[in-house]
Amino acid sequence: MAAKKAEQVLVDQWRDILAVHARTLCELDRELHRHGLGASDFEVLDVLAGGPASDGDCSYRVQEISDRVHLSQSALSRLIARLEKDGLVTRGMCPEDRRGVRVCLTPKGRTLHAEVLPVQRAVLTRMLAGGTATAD
Amino acid sequence: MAAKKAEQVLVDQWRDILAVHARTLCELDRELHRHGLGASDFEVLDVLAGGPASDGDCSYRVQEISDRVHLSQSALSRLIARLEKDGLVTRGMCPEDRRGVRVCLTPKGRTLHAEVLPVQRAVLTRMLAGGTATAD
DNA sequence: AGACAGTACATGCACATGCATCGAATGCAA
DNA sequence: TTGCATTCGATGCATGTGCATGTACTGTCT
Repeated sequence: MAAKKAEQVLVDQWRDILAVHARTLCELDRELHRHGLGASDFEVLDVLAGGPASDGDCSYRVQEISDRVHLSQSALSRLIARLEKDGLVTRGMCPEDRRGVRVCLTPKGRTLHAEVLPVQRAVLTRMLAGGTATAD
Repeated sequence: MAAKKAEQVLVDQWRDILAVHARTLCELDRELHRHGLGASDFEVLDVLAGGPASDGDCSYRVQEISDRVHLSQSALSRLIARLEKDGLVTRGMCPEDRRGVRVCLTPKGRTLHAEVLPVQRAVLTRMLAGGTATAD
C-alpha cells in the first residue's frame, strides 16, 4: 500500500520533470533558433566556452564533450560538423592520439556564445524561476 | 552579484533536469522498446488507459490527448496512426464534431498497457528514487 | 615485426519530431 | 443561404537523433 503511494509520487515527479523539461527546452530552442542555434548546439558551445582557458587552450576531445552533453556519439559528431560548417568551431588532429579530434572554439563561435548566453539565462529564469525575479 | 548567484543556481538546476530527464527517458525507451513501444507511445496509452472509464467509454479526442502529452499536434497524429496500425487503438468519428477524431483503446492496447505499466514504474523507481527503497 | 582486440570518430540508414500547410467541418455574420 | 474566419486533424518537408557499422589508429601479446 505504501509502496503504491510511493510509486504515485514517482509518477507525479516524472510527469513534472517531463513538463518542465518540455516547456523549457521548447522555449530555449525557440529563442536560440533566432540566433541560428539549437539547444544542443548551445550545450556544446557552452562546454567549449567554459573550458580550461577562455582564450588560450580551448581544445576539447570529442569524447570529453560527449561526457558533458546528453547526446549519442553519432549525434555529437554531426553536431560538431554542423558547428564547423557554420564557422563556430574548428576540428584538428590530436598529436597524442591520431584517432582523436580536437574541437576548438573560433572567435566567431566565442562571440556567438557570449551573445546567446544571456538569452539562455533569461529563458531559464523565465521558465524555471517562474517569475521569482532576483531583484538584485 | 546576488543575481549572478541566482542565475548559477538556475543553470545547475537546469543541468540536473537535463541529466535526470536524459537518463530516465533513455532507460524508459530502452525497456519499452522490448515491448514494441516508445516512451511517447506509452504516454499516450497511459492517458487512454487512465481515462474516464477503464472498460466503458474509452474515447478521447485527439486534442484532449494533446493537452496531456508533450508532443506537437503533428507528432501526436502520426503516433496515433502508428498505434492504430499496430492494433492498439482505433480511430473513429465524432458525431458531435465531424472534424474531430475519437481515439479508443483496443483490448490489445489495454493488455499491452497493463503489461508495460509495471515496467515503467520499475524504471522510474530505479532512476528517480535512486535506491530510496520504499521498505513498506 | 605481425596479428589482434579495443578505442575514437564518421557515416548509412531508419525513424520520430516540429513547422508550415492543406482539406474538411464548424460557427458566426450579413 | 452565402461568405468568411476559425478549429481539427492529416500530410509534405526538412532536420535531428540513435543504432549499427565502417575506417583509422592504438596498445598488447606472441
